[in-house]
Amino acid sequence: MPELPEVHITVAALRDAGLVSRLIQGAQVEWPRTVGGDPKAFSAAVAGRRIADIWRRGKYILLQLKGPPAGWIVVHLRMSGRLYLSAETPGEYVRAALNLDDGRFLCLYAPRRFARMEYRQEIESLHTRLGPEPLEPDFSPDILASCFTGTRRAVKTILLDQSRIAGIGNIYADEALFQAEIHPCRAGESLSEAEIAALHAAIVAVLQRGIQNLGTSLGHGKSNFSLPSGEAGRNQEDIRVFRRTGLPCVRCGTTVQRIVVAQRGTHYCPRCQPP
DNA sequence: CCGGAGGCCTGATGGC
DNA sequence: TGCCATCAGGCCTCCG
Repeated sequence: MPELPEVHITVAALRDAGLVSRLIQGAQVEWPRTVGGDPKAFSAAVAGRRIADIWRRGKYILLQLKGPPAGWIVVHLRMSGRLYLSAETPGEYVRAALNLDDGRFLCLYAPRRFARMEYRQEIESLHTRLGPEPLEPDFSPDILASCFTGTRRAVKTILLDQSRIAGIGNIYADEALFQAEIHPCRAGESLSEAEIAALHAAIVAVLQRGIQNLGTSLGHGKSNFSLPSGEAGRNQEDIRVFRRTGLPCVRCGTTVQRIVVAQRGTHYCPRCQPP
């Protein structure tokens, strides 16, 4: 399940592979919904455009097109998506692909068809819909505290709310709460200053570790995350609590519990993370 | 404001 | 072994 670290390293890998400054010659769309429902409109919008830059915002991958006019290709991997460059004709499960002027294809692989690759004339609305970036230098405990104001929702629910804070998904939410020793159902506004500080440090740490480890490959088979190169990440070896239901807590030995929060499987240690 | 359900999807999994 | 129901979950929309 690609979250901020997986998206981050996907962007870095594509940049290293020379995606920037390539000319898009056309688009192949296998599943219309992937590109917003209208393959012809998508192809027309991107054909002949040059890729000026690539980065990410939250879990979104942003391909800025050289203007004028301003234009962007916004990619979201959702559950099972991967984005990679390939010299070969797009194969099974590739829902959309851009053919580039160097003969390669930028392929959006998505067994479950959830992933999206859409053309936008602006991304301002995306920025306003998303909360702060947890790995930006200005992300402080105070900023995190402001994510929790004015709501009594569970802290895990807030961490998953992209409009409150961008980029965190189910795995890293559980890992951060475990590291900070905070129960996932604690009301966000009930957290003390010290707990906010601990959670802030934990969020930054688990995301940075995820990036250093080249992502978490905890999916199953075809849905498993891997780098654009096809290489698996190794952050799953550093996972402390996620999907360890019934196993001893790595910190205290207490049996890890699984509950459902915000309709997601949620894993925690009942002793290290008391209610 | 909030939470819950349903929808989108299909490979993996577990029960019988 | 094989079949089938269930699960997984990011994000959106609808509903109470």
